[in-house]
Amino acid sequence: MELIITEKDNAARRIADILSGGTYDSSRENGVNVYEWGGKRCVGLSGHVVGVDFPSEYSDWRDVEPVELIDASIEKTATKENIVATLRILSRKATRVTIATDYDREGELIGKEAYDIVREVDEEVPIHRVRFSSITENEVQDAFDEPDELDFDLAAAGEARQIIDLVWGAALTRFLSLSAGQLGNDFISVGRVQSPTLKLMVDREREIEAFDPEDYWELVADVAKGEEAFEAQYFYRDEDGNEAERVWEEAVAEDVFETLSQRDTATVVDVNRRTRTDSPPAPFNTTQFIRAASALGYSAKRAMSIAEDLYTAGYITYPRTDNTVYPDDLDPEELLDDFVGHPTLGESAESLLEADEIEPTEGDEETTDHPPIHPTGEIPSRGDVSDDEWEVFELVVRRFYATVAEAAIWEHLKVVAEVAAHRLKANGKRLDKAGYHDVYPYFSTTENYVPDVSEGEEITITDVELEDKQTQPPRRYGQSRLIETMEDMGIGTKSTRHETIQKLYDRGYIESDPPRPTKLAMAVVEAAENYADRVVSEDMTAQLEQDMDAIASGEAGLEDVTDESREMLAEIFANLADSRDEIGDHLRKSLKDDKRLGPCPECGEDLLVRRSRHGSYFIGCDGYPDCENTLPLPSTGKPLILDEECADHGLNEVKMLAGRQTFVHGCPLCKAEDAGEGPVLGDCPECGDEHGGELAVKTLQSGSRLVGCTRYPDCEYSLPLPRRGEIEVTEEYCGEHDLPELVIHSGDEPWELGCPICNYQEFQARESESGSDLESLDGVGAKTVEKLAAAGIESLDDLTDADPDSIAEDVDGVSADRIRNWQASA
DNA sequence: GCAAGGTC
Repeated sequence: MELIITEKDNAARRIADILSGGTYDSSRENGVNVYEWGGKRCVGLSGHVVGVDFPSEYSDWRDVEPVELIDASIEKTATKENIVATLRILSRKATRVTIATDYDREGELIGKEAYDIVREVDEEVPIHRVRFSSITENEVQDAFDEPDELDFDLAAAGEARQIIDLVWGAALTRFLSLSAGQLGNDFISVGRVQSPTLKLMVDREREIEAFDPEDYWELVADVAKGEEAFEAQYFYRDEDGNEAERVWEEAVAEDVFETLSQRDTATVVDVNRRTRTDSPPAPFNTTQFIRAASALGYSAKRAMSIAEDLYTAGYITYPRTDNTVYPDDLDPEELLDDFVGHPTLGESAESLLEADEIEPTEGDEETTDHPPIHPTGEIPSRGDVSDDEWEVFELVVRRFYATVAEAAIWEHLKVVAEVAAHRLKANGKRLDKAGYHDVYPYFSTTENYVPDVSEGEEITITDVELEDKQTQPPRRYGQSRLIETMEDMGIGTKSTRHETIQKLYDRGYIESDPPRPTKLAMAVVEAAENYADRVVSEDMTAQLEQDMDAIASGEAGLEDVTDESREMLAEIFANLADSRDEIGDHLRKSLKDDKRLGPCPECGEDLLVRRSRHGSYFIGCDGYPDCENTLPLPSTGKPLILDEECADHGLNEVKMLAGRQTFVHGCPLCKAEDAGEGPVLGDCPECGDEHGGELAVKTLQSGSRLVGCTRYPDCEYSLPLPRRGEIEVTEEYCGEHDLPELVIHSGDEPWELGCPICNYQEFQARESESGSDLESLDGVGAKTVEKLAAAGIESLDDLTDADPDSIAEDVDGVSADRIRNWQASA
C-alpha cells in the first residue's frame, strides 16, 4: 500500500480526487480523514503535528533561572496526537510513502516531521517527496510520475528557526515576567516577530508624543470661468524651487490675502494637460487582500476568518499566499465563463470576455506554494453565505476581474493663474476611460472639475479664504498598514502577521483601533532596546533568513547557527543580570499606569481597574486592604481607560469594549452615584457570617435589577428581580431566611413576591419540574418562553401582571392581542 | 502560563 501525506485535509482530498480519477473512498481514522483507492491511501496533516519544547523539568518558571534555558536541551513532542497516531497506524501497512506537503520551507519541515514518524515505525520503507505549485491535474501527475527526495537541509533550516525562536522567546519572556512578578496569565512576552512589530507602534507613539505642532496658513480661492466655478489654491516657490502651499508666517499670509481679496480677476498664465495611465492592480496576496478588506471595514482577523471559510467551502483559493503571479494553468477566460449569466457578477465577466486578448497583471512576487487568491469558479448562492461572506467573496471575484481588465485613462488639467505677483493653481482630473474601475468599484474615481481655459484668459475671483492650520502629528498605523509594513520589513509570514497583531492585543501591549501601545508596551520595548536590541529589530529576522539559506544550501550546519545564536543570547543575559530589579520596577510602574483612573475619593491613593477572581472587572483602590473602596464596572466587555477626565471627580472615563456592543461607560464614580444601591435587606447568606456582606436591591447599568451582595465583586451572590414595577420592602419578614418580603407595584394589582430567596427557589423548582408554566399556553413553545424570559416574563404570574402593549414592544413576533388572549386563558 | 510557524 502506498501512503501519501499532505499538509492539510483539503489538499489530501483534492490529490486523491486527481490521482484516483474521482473514484476514491473516504473513511475516518481517529477523527482524521483517510482517502483510499487502488492500493493507495492519502491522509492530510494539520500543518505541524509536532512542536519543539524544553523538557518538563524546565516548565516551572520560578524554579528555573531563565538563563538556563539557553543551553537546555530541546524535545519534539506530538501536538496533534490523533493525527500522529493515525500516521503510525497507516505507516505499518505502507510499502511506500510519498510526502506531498506544501512546496515551501515550512512544508519541507512538516514533511520531515512526517518522515520521522514513519521512520519510528518502519526503518526500511522507501519515502519520497513530491513537489507541485498548484493542485491541478498536470502538476500533480507530473510530480507523482517523477518523485524526488526530501530536502533535509531545507528542513534543518526550518528547525534552526524553531530552536532560535523558542530559546530567545522563552528565555527573555520568562526573564521580564519574573522581574516584574507577572506570572500566570499576565506574563510579559518577547519574540523575534512580535517585538519589532510592537516597536513600530511604540516608535510612532514616541513621535506623536514628541510632536510640536506648527502654525501655518493656506489660501483657497473660489474662481470661475463665466458660469463654471472651480477652486484654486495659492502657491509659491520655496528655496528649492518646489511648489509650496503652506505659508509659515501669518503676516505674509495676510498680505497675500489682502491682495487677492482686492482683485476680481486673475490671468491664466499656464495650462498643462496630460493623460495618465492607471494600471489595474496585481492579483491578491494575503497582505493586499487584508488591505482591501480593511477598506471595507473588516479587521485583519475578521477578513482572514471569512476568507478561511470561503476557502473551506470551495469558493476561493487558499487565502494564505505571498504569490502575486497567476500560475500558467489558470485560464482566465475559462474562469470568467463560470460567472457568465450570474445576476450580479455576470455582467462584468461578460464585458471582460469581449476583449480581444486577456493578459492578467502580475505582481513582483512569484512563489511555488500557492496561487494568488482568486475565485475557484464555484459560486455560492446568496443564501449559502452571510452578507459579510458575500461581500468578501465579491471583493475576491472583482479583484480577479480587475487583474484581467484594461487600464483606466485619466485626463489631468493643471491651470495656473496670476494675480499681481501671486499665483493660484487648480488641478483638474477626469476619468477618460474607466477601464478596470468598471469591474472593480473599490477605488476612488472622484473627478475634480476644472473648465477648459487657455493662456491669457481672465478668470473671475468670487471669494478668497485664509485658513489657519496646524501641522499634525504622524498618524498611528492601522492594522492593515502594520501588516504591510511587517511584510516590507520581512518579519512574520502571510499566515501569522495578523495573528501577531492579535497577540499584542491579548498581551495588553496595544488597545483600541487603530492600535495604540500601552505604557507596558513602551516599557517592554525600552527594556529590550537597552539590553536586547536584537529582539526588537528586524535585523534578527534578516540575519536568520541568511543563516537559514546557508543551512539550506549546505554551507552551514544547524548546530553552527544555533550555537552562535545561543552565544549572543548568553551575552545579553550577562548584561541583564545586574539590572533585573531596575527593569522589574519600571515594568511594574508601567503596568500600574495602564490601570490608573485617578485619585480615590476616600483615601487619595490611586483607583485602579482590577479583575476579580471570577474574571469580572471592577475598580479597586491601590490602598487595599487599608482602603476597601470599590466601584462596579458593567459586566459586558473589557474596560478601556480613555484620555477624557471627569470634571467632578478627576477620574478618567471608561469605555467598555465588546465588539459591536462597545459603549462608553463614562466616569465610574458618576455612574455609581447615579445608579446607587437601594435599600439593604439583610445579611448575605453566602458571606454575611464571615465578611459581613449584606444583601441590597441594586439597579444595573442595563436597567435590570437584582438583589445582590454589597461586597460585590468579591461576593457574587445574587437573586433576580422583575424588570418592571416599583419595589416595596415590607415589614413582614421571612422566617426561614430573615429577609423582608417584597411587593412589586405595576399594573392594577400589586404582586406579592415575598422573600426573594423563597421566590427564587420556587421559581427554580418550577423550572426543573416542567420547564416553564408558560408552555401551558396555546401555541407557546420553548422559543417563545425564552423570548418572554428575556423581557422579564418568566412565569404565568409575570404574564398576568404585565402590560400587554409594553411586552409586545419588547418581544419580537408577539402581538399585544395575543398576550391579552393568554392573559384571559391564564 | 514562554516563540513562531503550520492549520481550522
